[in-house]
Parts: sequence; C-alpha cells; structure tokens
Amino acid sequence: MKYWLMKSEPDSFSIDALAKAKNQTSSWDGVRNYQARNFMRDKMQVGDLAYFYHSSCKNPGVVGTVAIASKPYPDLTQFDKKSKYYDPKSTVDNPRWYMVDVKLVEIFSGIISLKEIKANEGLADMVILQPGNRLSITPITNGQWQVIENLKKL
DNA sequence: GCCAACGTTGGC
DNA sequence: GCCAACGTTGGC
Repeated sequence: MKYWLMKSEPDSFSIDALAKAKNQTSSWDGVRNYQARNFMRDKMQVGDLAYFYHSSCKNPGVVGTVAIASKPYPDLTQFDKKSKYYDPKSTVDNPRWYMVDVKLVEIFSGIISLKEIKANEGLADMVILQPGNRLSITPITNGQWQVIENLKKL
C-alpha cells in the first residue's frame, strides 16, 4: 500500500465538499499535469491512502485523509467543451488525462498547517516542501505518513 | 494581488 | 530539438 498527498484549492474543491458528496466519494478531476497524471494512472492502487491538502488559500495545510476508491479512468472533463478542463487535443479513443475516485476517511478537527509541516524535521524531505515544487499529487513515505498521523487531531 | 518558479506550447 | 513566450501555481 502506498501513501500520497493530494492538493486542492478549497475554493474549487474542499474536504467539506467531499464530505457532502454522495457516499463521501468524488472523482479527482482536473489534473492537467503529466507527472501527477502518471501517479494516478500508473501507481495508485485502490486502498492507498492520501492526505488531503488545501492549497492557495488563507491557511494552507493538511485537513484530512482520503482513500483511493477506484482504478484510474479517463477524466471526462477533458471531452467537455464547456469545462475549464476541456482539452481539444484529447480524444475518447486516446484520452490524455486520467483520474481516480477518492473516498473520505476522516477530517481532522484542526488543520496541520504548512507552517507546522515546515517546522517538523521529520517532514523536511516531503516533496511539496522542495523548492519550486508544484506537483498536485505527490507520493509520501511511510515515515512521513506516520509523522503526520502523530500530529493530527480528530 | 504580487511575483518567482515552473511546465507547456509552438515557431523556427 | 531548441528556446522564448506564455499560462499556471501557490505561498506570502
């Protein structure tokens, strides 16, 4: 089993929105970065766990845990001309973008802020902390997962 | 809302 | 296949 960190802007999709979704499950659509896509398409397995991270907001940080709930399948928004994620170069026969479903596991009672993450020595190697890294989906190690498990409050 | 850093695009 | 220009990301 693998561990991940998945970033989303709460203005477009927050953990609260996931909590309100049917079965507390939602597709993780809109990823338009090849590296992030490859993680979803090639590496993620049903049952993997991921931390849900709120980015580009007043208080960025880890807000909860989700589980990967489906195999990868084509991101339908790429075929939808009205979607902001529409990709004219993608075809149904040869889709460029993939997504997985995620299911809510838990929402922390308080956010584990980016500041807190940066201050923790055990998390110094996290991919999202590396200078200039902007990947919306990154793997995290067992050790990093455990450090955050110990910081969370339910 | 600023801006630095990054990924992607497209002309050559 | 290079690389300049552009759009996006995301913390502050």
